[in-house]
Amino acid sequence: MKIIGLLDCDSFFASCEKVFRPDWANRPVVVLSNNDGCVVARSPEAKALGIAMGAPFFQIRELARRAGVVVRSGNFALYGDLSRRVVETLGRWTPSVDVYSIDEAFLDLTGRFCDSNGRLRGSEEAAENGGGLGGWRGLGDVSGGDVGDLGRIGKNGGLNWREFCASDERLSAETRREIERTAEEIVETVRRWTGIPVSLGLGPTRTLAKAASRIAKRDGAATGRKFALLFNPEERERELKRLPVGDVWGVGRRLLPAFWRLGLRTAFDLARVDPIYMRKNFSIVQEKTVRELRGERTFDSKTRPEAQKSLQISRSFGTTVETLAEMEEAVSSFASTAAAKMRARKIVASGVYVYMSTSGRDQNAPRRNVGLAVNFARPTNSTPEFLSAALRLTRILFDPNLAWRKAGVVALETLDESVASSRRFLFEPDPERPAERRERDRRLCETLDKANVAFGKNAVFFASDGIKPRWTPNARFVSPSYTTDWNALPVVRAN
DNA sequence: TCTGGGGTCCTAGGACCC
DNA sequence: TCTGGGGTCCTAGGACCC
Repeated sequence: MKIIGLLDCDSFFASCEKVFRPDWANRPVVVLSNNDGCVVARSPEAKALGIAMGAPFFQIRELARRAGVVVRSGNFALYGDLSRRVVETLGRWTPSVDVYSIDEAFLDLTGRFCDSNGRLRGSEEAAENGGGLGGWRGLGDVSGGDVGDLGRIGKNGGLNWREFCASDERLSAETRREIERTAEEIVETVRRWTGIPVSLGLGPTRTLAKAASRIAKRDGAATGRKFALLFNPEERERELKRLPVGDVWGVGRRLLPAFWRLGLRTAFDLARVDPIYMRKNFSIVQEKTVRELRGERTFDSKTRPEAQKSLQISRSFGTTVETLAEMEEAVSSFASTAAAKMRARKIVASGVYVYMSTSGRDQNAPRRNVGLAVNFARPTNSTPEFLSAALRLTRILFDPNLAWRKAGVVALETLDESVASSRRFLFEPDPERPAERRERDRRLCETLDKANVAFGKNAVFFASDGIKPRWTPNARFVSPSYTTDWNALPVVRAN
């Protein structure tokens, strides 16, 4: 059995905003998406006011004002840096940290609890302790009674406990206590070192670790215990019965109604469904979810992370864009950003896709959503080449009779620079970009990147990006970039 | 006139995640 | 007046091949 942890930062963006403002410690704080559009993070105090995730800002503005809510525009440079600090801290407990998103990471802690043979210390096989059914007495209910005939979904009919519980292995009481001590230490250390409050869920699979972290968040506020374990069968049954099926990782808003129609209300109900039935009636993804809930690992950490396949930069405009010149500036700056990001990640793109759209919510104005792609003669991450292709597409797509609200640039079929250069011979020579021109472009980009590191973001840029664009997204409540901008360093004054 | 079985590749659309 | 942005994976169906 593996010991998998999922560490999840509490109300991450809102917590980041509080780190450098201790005076906001107990105040409601919300963070807005780009363009100050809607709420993407809420501190616990803001949640208590009933402010919903994703709520449009203009709808809650009045409530926020009355209740004294601190409103912030998204400051993603700050959040990215604090996220990095959290992940770095986690390295103290295991080298196996798999960053899942800006505010979540999976940890494989198995090694800390193994003996020299690589087996969990003090673990017991159920078969060796008298059948091991003692802790699983509740299973008498499974094939009927309180949960109806769920166990018969799928041709295999009712489940026996062995099928439900993929592993007979149990943690010894001693190992369990050790895991709890470690969990507490991780949560406490991350909070002290980074200022970010976190919750930690632990279980034998990623899906169970995720479920455990939901439970830790749900109960943490009341109990003060910021971690939860889902290992032994009896605690899995008890806790999964208390977890709504919609809270399971992989069950979204479209799947939920279908699951309800099947009578699946809780994570426990889902765990009891025949996996083959799930594959036939849904897909392999849902089959895996069921297996994971049973303790069988199907979502594995990748030893070598897959290469990223695409990269996109898009923004909603702070105002409508109605002239080609402005649209060119917007697309140009997105393309510049995308190319610079690719260079930073050492990837190249095989093509570029440009799209633009109107509001889509205005009943009276025409709705339009257009996009177009083009392939490069050979994969590239050079800004001049990216720019000229993106601008060509923009001129084809743009319609001056519409009020555009959003645009984006996507780098298509990205691959590692090293992979691309090893496949060089596969590509035709590009008559428009002979070798000497490509070399000149490469040196230009290198210089550009160096200057922008040394003198700050956008210290040097292409004129086509525009100098003072009208369309820049709204960001009216932005906090200082305390940790990524020398000019924004917090100052401590002694009296 | 009859019309199998197996495979690949591509795309659009749908679902999920945070 | 005002409603993010950035990703991944899977499936079905069509075109095409032998």
